[in-house]
Amino acid sequence: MSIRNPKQALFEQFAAVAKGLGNPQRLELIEQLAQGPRTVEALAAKLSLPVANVSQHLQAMRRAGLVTSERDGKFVRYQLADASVLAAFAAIRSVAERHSAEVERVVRGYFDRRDDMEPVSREELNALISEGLVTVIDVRPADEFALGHLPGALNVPLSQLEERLSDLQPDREIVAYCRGPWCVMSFEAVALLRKRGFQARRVEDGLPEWRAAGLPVETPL
Amino acid sequence: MSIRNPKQALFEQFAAVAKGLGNPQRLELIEQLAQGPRTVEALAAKLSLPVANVSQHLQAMRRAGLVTSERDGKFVRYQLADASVLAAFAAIRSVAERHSAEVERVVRGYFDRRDDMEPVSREELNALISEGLVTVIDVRPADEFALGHLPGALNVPLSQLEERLSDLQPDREIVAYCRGPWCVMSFEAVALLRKRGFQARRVEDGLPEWRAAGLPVETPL
DNA sequence: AGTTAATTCAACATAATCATTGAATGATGC
DNA sequence: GCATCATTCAATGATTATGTTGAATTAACT
Repeated sequence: MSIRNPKQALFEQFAAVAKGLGNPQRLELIEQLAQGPRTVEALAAKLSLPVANVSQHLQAMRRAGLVTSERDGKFVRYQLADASVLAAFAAIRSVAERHSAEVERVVRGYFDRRDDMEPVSREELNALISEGLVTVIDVRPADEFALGHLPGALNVPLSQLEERLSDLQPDREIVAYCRGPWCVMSFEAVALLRKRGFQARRVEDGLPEWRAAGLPVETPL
Repeated sequence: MSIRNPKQALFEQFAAVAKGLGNPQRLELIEQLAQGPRTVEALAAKLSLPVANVSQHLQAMRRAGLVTSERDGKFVRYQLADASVLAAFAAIRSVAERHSAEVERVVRGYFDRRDDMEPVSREELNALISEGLVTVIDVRPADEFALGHLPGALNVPLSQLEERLSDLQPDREIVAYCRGPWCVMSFEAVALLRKRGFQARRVEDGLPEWRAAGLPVETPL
């Protein structure tokens, strides 16, 4: 171990946190954990990765101070260490958004008709919900919905949207949301709904941001 | 390059940004560049690093979208890509600070009750061991114990202490040690033992200091 | 106590990152 | 053109990250 001055030690700590974020799988884990605490097994299933691999990533993230774990019966439940982790993720995302032509290209694929895809802001949606003017659908899988969702939201996982169109009132505007600003499910949901003649928009970000902003969340149990 | 869906491509971009921040030297470069544009040479002088090394770091950061460069006469001047880079740096730092603050808080919590925790000095413990008056337990994990420990010490990793209390004689004083003066495991061990009615103290420091003082160490093999 | 299931560990192969060296490039000024 | 200097490139070796496999732990249940 080499001799380090305090400043170098400090920067090594910072770098360790950044390294913890420096892997696409780990970022996906963070996106999942932003929805709520998860077991290793559940995360491995979500990402379609070997359990041991996920376990190692989670331990690396725990060493970096990004997540915490606690035993719950025969499971170990991981969760984000605190809100600053999501803030760091958002900051990273922001840098990528501004400077990556690749990101731009991918996003533009969904935003082709950008004018039509103008998102609803959190504040605007909160007002619309209070006045009962819109149908809010949560297009995430049912397990994520069960752990918390927007007040009054209807869970229609993207995979089932097509079959469940009849559950939706055709004369009300529909607002769709999913995991976060880069979650593509809400883009696809809005695209599908419009193709079927619905008036639909997406929320500018997802449940984690909504929760972080202190807006009301329905959490069963 | 493997086939990626749009989501994976996005997360790889985000991860690339985080990787660009995942090195202490690069973070120091960002700190310097936060003051204003700098040439490669100036940065190399500031960090006392080879110019070629700094040049490579800067190029890596440019690929990640963290900095931009422009030629200025015979110099190349680098600068931060935009304010979002500093925001990301601050977010990373915030995670690290909360993480280490947590550690600091825990340690301080143990040291606050110092009076109750009067430690045994090395010399005193050496005498107690010679006279066979105490049970010495090593609360480090088994692998560390295997590489050397105090003479006659019993390895009871902190995580197993609760279940192995029956291994300990209730009428003998117990002395616990671990890695060093800042290792909290022996604090926790003593706290637990006292709660269960044992007379217990901790050693003022750990095995490395014991060994450095020239006192006897049992090393298997 | 033994069994089962979830998680972690250990060991390995592969790949990426890092610092160092010396040579190559590109712009400047004589 | 030619020399000079800042920067970049290329090659090397050392270190660290990554994913895979199967075994070892751990806690709950019988």
